[in-house]
Amino acid sequence: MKSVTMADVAKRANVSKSTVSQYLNKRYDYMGEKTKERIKEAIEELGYQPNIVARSLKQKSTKTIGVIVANILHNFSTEVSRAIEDVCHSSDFHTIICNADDDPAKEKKYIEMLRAKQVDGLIIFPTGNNRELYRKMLKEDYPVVFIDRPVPDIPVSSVMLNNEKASQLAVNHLMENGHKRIAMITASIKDNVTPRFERIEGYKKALLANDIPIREDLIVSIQPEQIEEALNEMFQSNPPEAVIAGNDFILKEILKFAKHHKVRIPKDLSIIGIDDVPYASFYTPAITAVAQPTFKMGKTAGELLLNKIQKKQSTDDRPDFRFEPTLMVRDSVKQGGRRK
Amino acid sequence: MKSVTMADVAKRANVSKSTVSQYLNKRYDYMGEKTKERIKEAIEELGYQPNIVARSLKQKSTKTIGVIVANILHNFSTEVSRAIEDVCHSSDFHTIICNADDDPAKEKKYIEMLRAKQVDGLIIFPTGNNRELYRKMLKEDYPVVFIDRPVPDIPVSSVMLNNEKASQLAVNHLMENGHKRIAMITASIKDNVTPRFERIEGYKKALLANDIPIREDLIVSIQPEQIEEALNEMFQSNPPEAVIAGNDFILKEILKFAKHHKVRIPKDLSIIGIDDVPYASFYTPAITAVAQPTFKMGKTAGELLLNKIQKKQSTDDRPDFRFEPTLMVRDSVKQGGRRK
DNA sequence: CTGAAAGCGCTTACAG
DNA sequence: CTGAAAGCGCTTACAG
Repeated sequence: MKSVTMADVAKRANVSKSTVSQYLNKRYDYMGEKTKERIKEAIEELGYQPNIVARSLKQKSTKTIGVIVANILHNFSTEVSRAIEDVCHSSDFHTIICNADDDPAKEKKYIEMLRAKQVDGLIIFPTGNNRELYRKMLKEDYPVVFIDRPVPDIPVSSVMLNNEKASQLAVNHLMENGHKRIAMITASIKDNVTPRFERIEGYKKALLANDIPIREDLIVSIQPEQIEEALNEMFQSNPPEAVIAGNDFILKEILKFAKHHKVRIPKDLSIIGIDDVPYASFYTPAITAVAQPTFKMGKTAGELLLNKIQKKQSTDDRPDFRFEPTLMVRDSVKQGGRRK
Repeated sequence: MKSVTMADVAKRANVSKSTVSQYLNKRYDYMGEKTKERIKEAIEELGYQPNIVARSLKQKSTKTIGVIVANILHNFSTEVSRAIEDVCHSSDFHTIICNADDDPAKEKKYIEMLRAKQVDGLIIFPTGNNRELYRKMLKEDYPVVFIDRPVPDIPVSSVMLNNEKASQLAVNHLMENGHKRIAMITASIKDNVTPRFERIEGYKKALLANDIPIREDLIVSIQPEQIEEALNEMFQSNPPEAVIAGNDFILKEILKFAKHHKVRIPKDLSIIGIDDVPYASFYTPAITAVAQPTFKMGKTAGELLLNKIQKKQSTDDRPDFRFEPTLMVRDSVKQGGRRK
């Protein structure tokens, strides 16, 4: 694997390395036409490709950003990452995506790895348990943007969904169709992941606004593996008319449960998912869902980060960026007027 | 963003840069205990992180590989990528994933970008239209492994599914349940993507082996957007009893079609998908599918590449690596004995 | 208009 | 057991 370097090109074109470098960086200002021509030919003949590693070392910029998603298996993460990539691509930045797998230790490892690789900035779906590290990056003025979740006391704004509104949309739609006994199921809140709290909060507020008392036995926050059991219990003691799935994993578990226990949707149980899933429209029944504007959110996060990188300002004057959810009405909610 | 360099550590610990470097690379052979101790402290006090870019430049290895998937939206790509990442991770290699979006021009761009970034090797889901580039890499002895598809005349083995077998499993299962009029739908074969041909070939062979004549009007190869129309036509003139979906996109379109036209599955139409999809088990009906051993395939590709990188041998003595598919029997095929 | 020289932050024989 | 020096492949003032 012999590699052609700038020196080889320079020799062949009978110029100095400096001139080749100028050429590559399109600083043609004072360059003679024939010189350009010679360099161009030499590059082609030798099949020369510049070594970005060397350039980065000197320029102290890799034109690369890192994205650390909390869990790549969430649909939301994939879509947001795509949007970030698009934005970066059009500014000639590359993107490296890493998956923290909901594990703060992995998150830390990736942050360190990416920084060692000298990426110019980081977009993080924070697991929430690396506050020291975040603070250190801030102190060093390193460009960071959070997404999906806030990190209290760290003055970096986060690009997020209006989570309370998401639950409200779901509750209201269910109530308009006559449901009152509405269960809310989210992933475990032991992990301290804010959107889950906010979604539960929104659910509670929406119920209260409709004069429905809150029943704690209809609120379940639990790991996906335990959902089947929890639902079983709930259905035996106190079956809900409708259920809101706090995210795509939860939705999947509820659908599995319904299938195994022959619970008919929406006849026996209405369902609304928060997060739209790829199969929602062609599932039977098609799944009513509250969608996040994933593309806009990713785009915003990318733009924020690129701004910070270019302006070298790491603190935000603006508070969090909140985006509005949209209700996608489909067929998993039993239709009906407002019942008694 | 002041950065701490090795020189700073050396000064603080009162040793030379060389010694710090030895320390970092764990070449402790002759290092005094107190020296080690001093360096360790200096590193901690300064919060020093080595600059991998500088190291890579000198070592001519970035300990990073690139993966270029044909289309990240295929479930297969995501799962294979995860497996590759796992393998690389345990050998201390990093992975950069890029999405060619089924576009040879993008594929080319990413290959060049990744090579400029000095990745140590590449795993490619080849679009098939960059043969010159592949050949060039081979000539330069650059480590490459193909996956999912072969590239004729390029002596690099590819990690692939036994595609003919996949179709055979599907056809046989359908026939055992009494179906004879079996349609085969794949994505367009204009793109020259070999697995599609092989799957069609396997389908034909399996029919012939069962003494069923091949009817060209039951074989459709077309872009996903046009599937609805093609199915419409097929169902009006000549409705099949069963259909095999050539990949996950096609399956999705068939399911949408069935939903829109109130075609009941499996009562009116049996379906088998090639490629297992995440929602297969909890879809209604659960989707019978032919699964690829994605994890094993990704692992193999990763290991092959790491071997090449370490041994610096780029040509393969072995021909292609073929993996066997598995039939996942679920509920989308109408049950029945072998009918007349 | 172009070149010589220094330097980015590391690693690695080699000398002592 | 440790240090001085060269070098990886670029870029960038600066000189001419």
